[in-house]
Amino acid sequence: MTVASPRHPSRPGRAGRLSPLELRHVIRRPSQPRERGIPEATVARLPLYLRALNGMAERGLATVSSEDLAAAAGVNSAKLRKDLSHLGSYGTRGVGYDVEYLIYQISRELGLTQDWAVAIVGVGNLGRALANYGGFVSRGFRVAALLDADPEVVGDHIAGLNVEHIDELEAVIGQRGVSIVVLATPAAAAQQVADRVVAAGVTSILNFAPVVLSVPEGVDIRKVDLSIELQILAFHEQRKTDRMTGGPAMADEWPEAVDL
Amino acid sequence: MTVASPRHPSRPGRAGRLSPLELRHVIRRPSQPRERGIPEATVARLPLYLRALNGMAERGLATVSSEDLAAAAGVNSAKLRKDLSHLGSYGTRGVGYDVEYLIYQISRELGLTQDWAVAIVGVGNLGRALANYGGFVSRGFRVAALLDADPEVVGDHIAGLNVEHIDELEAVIGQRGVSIVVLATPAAAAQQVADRVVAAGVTSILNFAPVVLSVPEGVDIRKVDLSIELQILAFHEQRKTDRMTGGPAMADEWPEAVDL
DNA sequence: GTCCCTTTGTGAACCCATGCACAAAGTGGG
DNA sequence: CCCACTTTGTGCATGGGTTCACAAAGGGAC
Ligand SMILES: NC(=O)c1ccc[n+]([C@@H]2O[C@H](COP(=O)([O-])OP(=O)(O)OC[C@H]3O[C@@H](n4cnc5c(N)ncnc54)[C@H](O)[C@@H]3O)[C@@H](O)[C@H]2O)c1
Ligand SMILES: NC(=O)c1ccc[n+]([C@@H]2O[C@H](COP(=O)([O-])OP(=O)(O)OC[C@H]3O[C@@H](n4cnc5c(N)ncnc54)[C@H](O)[C@@H]3O)[C@@H](O)[C@H]2O)c1
Repeated sequence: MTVASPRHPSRPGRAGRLSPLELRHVIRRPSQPRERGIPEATVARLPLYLRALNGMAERGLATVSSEDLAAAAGVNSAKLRKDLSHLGSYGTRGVGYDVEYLIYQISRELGLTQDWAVAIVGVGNLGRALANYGGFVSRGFRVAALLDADPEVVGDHIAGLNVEHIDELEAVIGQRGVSIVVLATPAAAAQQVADRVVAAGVTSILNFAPVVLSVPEGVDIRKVDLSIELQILAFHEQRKTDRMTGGPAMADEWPEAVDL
Repeated sequence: MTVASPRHPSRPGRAGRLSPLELRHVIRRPSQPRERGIPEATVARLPLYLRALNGMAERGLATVSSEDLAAAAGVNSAKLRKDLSHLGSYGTRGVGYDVEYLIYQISRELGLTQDWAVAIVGVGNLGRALANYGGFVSRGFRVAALLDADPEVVGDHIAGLNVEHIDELEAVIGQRGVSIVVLATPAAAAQQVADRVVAAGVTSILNFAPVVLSVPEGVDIRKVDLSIELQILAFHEQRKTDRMTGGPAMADEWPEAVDL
C-alpha cells in the first residue's frame, strides 16, 4: 500500500476554527521539535502496531482504543500508550486513536513514506525466496538488485529482475541509490561482502548468514538467524519436558568418556 | 556435528587424585542442584557462544579466554563471563575456558545433546529454502516432515523428504515425535494451523508468517519477521540521513490532503 | 452548561540487563 | 615455596524497559 496523507481526525478541511486539540499540535511543533529519542524497544514494536492498524483500516475501522490495538499487537496496553506517546499526542481521550492518522504518523516515523532501494546479495535458496517475497514491496521497500558470484546464477531472471554479477556491486549501489543490503551468501563470504558493501557507502545491513559481522561505527546490522531461534526453543522445550519428568536425569554429570 | 562427551579439562582419565577444582564440581551437585533460572537474555546468547566455540574447536584451539570468546561473539567480556557463570563455574582462573568442555556444557544446557524432530508446515518459497538448508541438521535438529495444503505441492520430493498433506498433521506429529513446528504458510492460514499444531501437543513454534499468533499459556512462540527488521533498519537509516541534512524537512507537518 | 463515562498520557515503583572494577583463584617460573 | 602475572566470577551502580494506577481530558446526553 502507499501511505496516504490523512488529516488529523478532527482537523478541518481547509480553514475553520481550530479545536484546542489541533491547536496543541500546531503550537507545539516549533517550541518542542518532537522529542528526538525514541527508545529502541519502542522502535521494534512500531512495525507491529502498523501491521495491526493496516488490518483494521482494511476492515473499515475508523478509530481504535489502546486496549484493542494492544490486543491485536499482542502487547500490554500501557506499553502501547507509552510507545505512541513518544511520537506525540495523537490520541483523543475518551475515544482512542484515529486509525488512518496513526498509520500515517507511524509510517512517517519509521521512514516508510519514502521508498527504500534494497539489494539482495547471494541468490541461492534463501535469496530466491526473499526475491519472490511479495510482502517486501508492500511497505516502502523495493528490491532494486540481485547479485551473486556464481556465473551459473548470474543472468537468471527472478521476480522480474536480472541477477547481476557481484563485480557490479559498487556500481549498482551507487547508481540505484541502494541504502539497505540483504546478505544471503554463505557464512564464509559474508564478512568480505559486508566490507565491500560498507565501503560503497551502505550503512544498513540485514544479515542472514550465521556469522558475527564486524563493521565500523555507524553501520547498523540486524541479523536473522534461524538456527539461534531453534536453539532457544529447544532450551525451553527441554525445560518443559524436564519439569514433567521431575528434573533432568543427571543434570550436572557428564557421560563417562571412553578412556584410552 | 555430534556433541561429544569431553571430560573436564583437568579431570583424570578414570581414577586418580581429584584437584580442588574437580572436587568442587563433584561435591556441589547434590547440595546445590544447579541454579534453575537462566535469564532469557543469556539463553539468547548461548547459541552465539556455541557457534564461536565450534569455530575455535575446528581451528584446534584447546582453551579460550573470556576476552577472546567475547570478541568472537561480539559481546562484552564481562557479560560473557556472567552468562557462563549461570551455567556453573566451568572456567579456570588464569587460563580461560576449555573449548570442548564448554561446547559440551552449553550444548547440554540448550538441550542439543538430544535431537529434535522438526516439521515444516507450508512448503512454498520460504519453506523450500528452509527444507534445503543444511545448517539445520548440524545442531541437533532434524527435519522430520514437510506438510502443505496444496495438492500440487504434496508429493514433491525436497531434500530427500516427501511433502505430505496437511491432513496428516496430527498423525505425523504424534508418530514421529515432532516437538518443534516451523510455520511457513501464508499469514491467513497461520493461526488456524497453529491451533491444530497446539492441539496436537506441540509447545514450540517458530513462526515466519507476519501475524501475531495467539496460543495458550505454556506454548512458546518465536517469530522471524523480515519486514519488521527492514522497517527498523529504515528507521535508523532515516535518522542518519536526517542528521546529515540537519533534521527532517517538516517533521511534524502532514502534507495537505486534497480536500473535496 | 453540567454531569457522567470512557480513555489517554504519564508519574512512580519495580524488575531485568549491562558493564565497571576488583578480590579471589589459579598458573608458571625461579 | 614464593612471587608475579593472568583471568575468572561477582558485588554494585547505573540505566532502560515494563507495568500499575490515576489524574486530566475529551465526548455525548440532556
Ligand atoms: N536457506 C535457509 O533456509 C537459511 C536459513 C537460515 C540461514 N541461512 C543462511 O543464509 C545464507 C544463504 O543460504 P542459502 O541456503 O541460500 O545458501 P545457498 O548456498 O543456496 O546460496 C548462497 C548463494 O550465495 C552466492 N555467493 C557465494 N559467495 C558469494 C559472494 N562472495 N558474493 C555474492 N554471492 C555469493 C552463491 O553463489 C549462492 O548462490 C547462508 O549463510 C545460510 O547459512 C539460510
Ligand atoms: N518468502 C520470503 O522470503 C518470506 C519472508 C518473510 C516472511 N515470509 C512469510 O512466510 C510465509 C511463507 O512465505 P512464502 O513466500 O513461502 O509463501 P508461499 O505462498 O510461496 O508458500 C506458502 C505455502 O503454504 C501452503 N499453505 C497454504 N495454506 C496452508 C495450510 N492451511 N496448511 C498448510 N500449508 C498451507 C501453500 O500451499 C504454499 O505452498 C508467508 O507468511 C510470508 O509472509 C516469507
